Amino acid sequence: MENDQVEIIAGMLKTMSHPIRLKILCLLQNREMTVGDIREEVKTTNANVSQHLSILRNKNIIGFRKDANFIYNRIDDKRVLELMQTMRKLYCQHMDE
Amino acid sequence: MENDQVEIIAGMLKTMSHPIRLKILCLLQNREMTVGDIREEVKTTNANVSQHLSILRNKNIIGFRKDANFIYNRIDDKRVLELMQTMRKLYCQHMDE
DNA sequence: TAATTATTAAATTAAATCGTTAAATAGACA
DNA sequence: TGTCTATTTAACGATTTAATTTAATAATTA
Repeated sequence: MENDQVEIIAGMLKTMSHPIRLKILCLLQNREMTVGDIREEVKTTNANVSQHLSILRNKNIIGFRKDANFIYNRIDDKRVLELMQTMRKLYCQHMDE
Repeated sequence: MENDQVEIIAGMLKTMSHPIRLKILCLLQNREMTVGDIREEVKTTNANVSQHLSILRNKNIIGFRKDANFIYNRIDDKRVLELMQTMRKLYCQHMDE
């Protein structure tokens, strides 16, 4: 792993390492969700969710589509999806099935 | 992934997400190294390396053995090792082999 | 014992991050 | 048009994090 790659990966880990952002990524694993949907699960304000979503967007981890007033968010980065699967396998084995 | 697990995993990611700490984990993947050995690779001060090592120790990610003046550090957490392998596969494919 | 080397700990300062609040934008629909 | 609803943005203070410097500890060797 070269120095440039260390920097890139560290940045990605930092983005994922906030509990609210990690939870958002968990929620988006299987479905699209709006800001309001996420706010209900995460128990915080719309503004806070929106800020975290924009951080995830700036890193190209998630994308969105717009429909009327609503913005439906989804995970775009397949590597992040695979990483989350690995983490679930390593840290949540006993919860699966 | 439950809320408690989200917190635990986010904490682990946060610990790994500093470039110096991630680089240290890379270096320790295959061998033991002293603070001085690491300092030469990472290009910073001994004190800085020592601080980052103690953060990694407090999370039980790395362990050490003492021999004379030297402290040999190694990775203890197998899950972290597997996570690093996955990250290398996803983000450094073209560099392998 | 004194001098040297490796490591850790503590204190300081600077920078980054977070959540809250309030204001701003954008689209739906009456 | 005006008024909802959903979302975003900006500004603020509080907390956290990081690197540097300096002092302290521990083992080695002369």
